[in-house]
Amino acid sequence: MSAGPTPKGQQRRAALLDAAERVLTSHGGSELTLRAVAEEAGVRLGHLQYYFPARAALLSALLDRILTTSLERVTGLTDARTNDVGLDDGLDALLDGVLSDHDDPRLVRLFTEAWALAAHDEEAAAAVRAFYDRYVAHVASFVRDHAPEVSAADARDRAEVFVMLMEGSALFRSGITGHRSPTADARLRGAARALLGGGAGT
Amino acid sequence: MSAGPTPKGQQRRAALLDAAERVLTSHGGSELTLRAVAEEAGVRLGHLQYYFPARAALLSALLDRILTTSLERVTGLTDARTNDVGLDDGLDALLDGVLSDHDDPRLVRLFTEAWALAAHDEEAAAAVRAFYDRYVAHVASFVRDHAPEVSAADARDRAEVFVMLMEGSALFRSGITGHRSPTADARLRGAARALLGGGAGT
DNA sequence: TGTACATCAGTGAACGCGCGTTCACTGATGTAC
DNA sequence: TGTACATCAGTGAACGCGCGTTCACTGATGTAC
Repeated sequence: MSAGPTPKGQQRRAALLDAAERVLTSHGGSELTLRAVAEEAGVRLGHLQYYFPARAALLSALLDRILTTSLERVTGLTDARTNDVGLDDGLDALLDGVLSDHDDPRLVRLFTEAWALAAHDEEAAAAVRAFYDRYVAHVASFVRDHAPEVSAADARDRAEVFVMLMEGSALFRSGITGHRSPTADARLRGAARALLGGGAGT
Repeated sequence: MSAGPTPKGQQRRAALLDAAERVLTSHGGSELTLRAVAEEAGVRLGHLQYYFPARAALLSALLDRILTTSLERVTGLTDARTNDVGLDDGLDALLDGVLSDHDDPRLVRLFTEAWALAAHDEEAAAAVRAFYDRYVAHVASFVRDHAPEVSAADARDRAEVFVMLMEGSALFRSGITGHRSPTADARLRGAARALLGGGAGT
C-alpha cells in the first residue's frame, strides 16, 4: 500500500486529500488536475504521485473519504439521540443537521461531482450506491426506533423518499437550482415530518 | 451569428448537438471533446468548428437546448390539462409524465452534468437557475389553477418542494443513488399529492 | 553509543499524447444582373 | 438563360499547451546489531 503505516504519512495523505477537496469545490472536476492539487497542497507534482501513483487513485480515495465522512455525520444524527428524546425532537434534530450541512455549498458541490462521476465510472457508482444504501438504512432504523409499528419495508420506503427530498433540497439550498427560503423550508420540514413521523397512513 | 438562417444549417446544427448529447450521456462531461463529437456526428473536426467556433459555444448551446426541451415538456404536462380534468387526474398525469421522463437515465445524466457544470460556470449557472425558476412557476400555476384558495406565495413554496422531491427521485430512478421501487413510488406519489393537492394545512 | 543499511519522504526533468484553436484551402449553393 | 460573384458548407494540416505518467535521483528517518 502506498500510504504506509507511519503517522506522518497518514497526515500528509490527509493534507493532500484536503487540497484536492478544495480544488474540486472551487474549480470543479474537470480542473481537478494533479498539478493543481500539488500546488494547492504546497508540494511538488512528483511528491503527490508518491502518495497517489495515478490520478484514479486520488479520485477514488477522495470519493471514499467524502462518503465516509458524510455517512458518519448521518449516523451521528440518526443514532445518537435514539431512545432519549421523543420522535418529534429526534426528527427536528435530524432535519436541522441535514439542512445545515446542505447550507454549505461546498459540500453539495462535492455531491454533484460525485453524481456526475458515478454516471460514467463503475467503481465510483458502486461507492455512491453503497453510501445511499446505508444512508437510507440509517434513516429507516431511526423511523423504527421511534415507531416500532411501522414495518421494515415501509420504513425503508419512507426513508428513501425522505433522502430523495433531502438531496433535492440540497440543490436548491446550495444555489444551483434556486435559493434558500424560510417559507419553503417550513413546507419541506412539514413534508419530511409527514414522511417519517406520521402513522401508517399512505 | 454562426448558425446561419438556412434550413440546412439549422438541421446540421441540430444534428451536431444530437451527437454532443450522445457523447455526454455515454461518456460524461470530461470526455465531451470536440473530436469525440465530430466523430460521433460523422464530420471533420474543422467542420464542427464552423458551427461552434469554440468549445464553450457548443456547451452553451447544448445546455440551452436541454433546458428548453425539458421546460417545454413541463409546460405541456402542467398546462395542457388545465380546467378540463380534476385536480387528482391532473396531478396523476403530471406525476406520470415527470416520473416516466426520469426513467430514462440519459436524461437524468444530462441534468447531473448540468448541475456539476453550473457549480463552476456562471453562465451555465444562470441558465440552470432560470430553468428551475420557470419549472417551479409552472407547477405553482398548476396548483392555483386547481386550488385558487391557495395563495401565490404558498403555491410557489409547495411547487418548490415538489420539484426538490422530483429531482431527488430522479437520482434514485436513474440508478445513480439507488433503484426504482414500486412501493417507494407509492410513498413518493403520496408525498407529492400531499404537497400539491391537499388543503391549506401546513 | 555508534555504525550500516533499508525504507520513507520528497525533488526535478522529461516523455508522449490528446486537447482546443487557427488558418488556408476547396467545393457547393444561392443571388444579381 | 447565362455568367460572375458572394456566401455557405466542409476539409486538412499544423500549432502550442497542459495533461498524466515515468524515472532516476537526493535527503531524512527509522531499525538491527
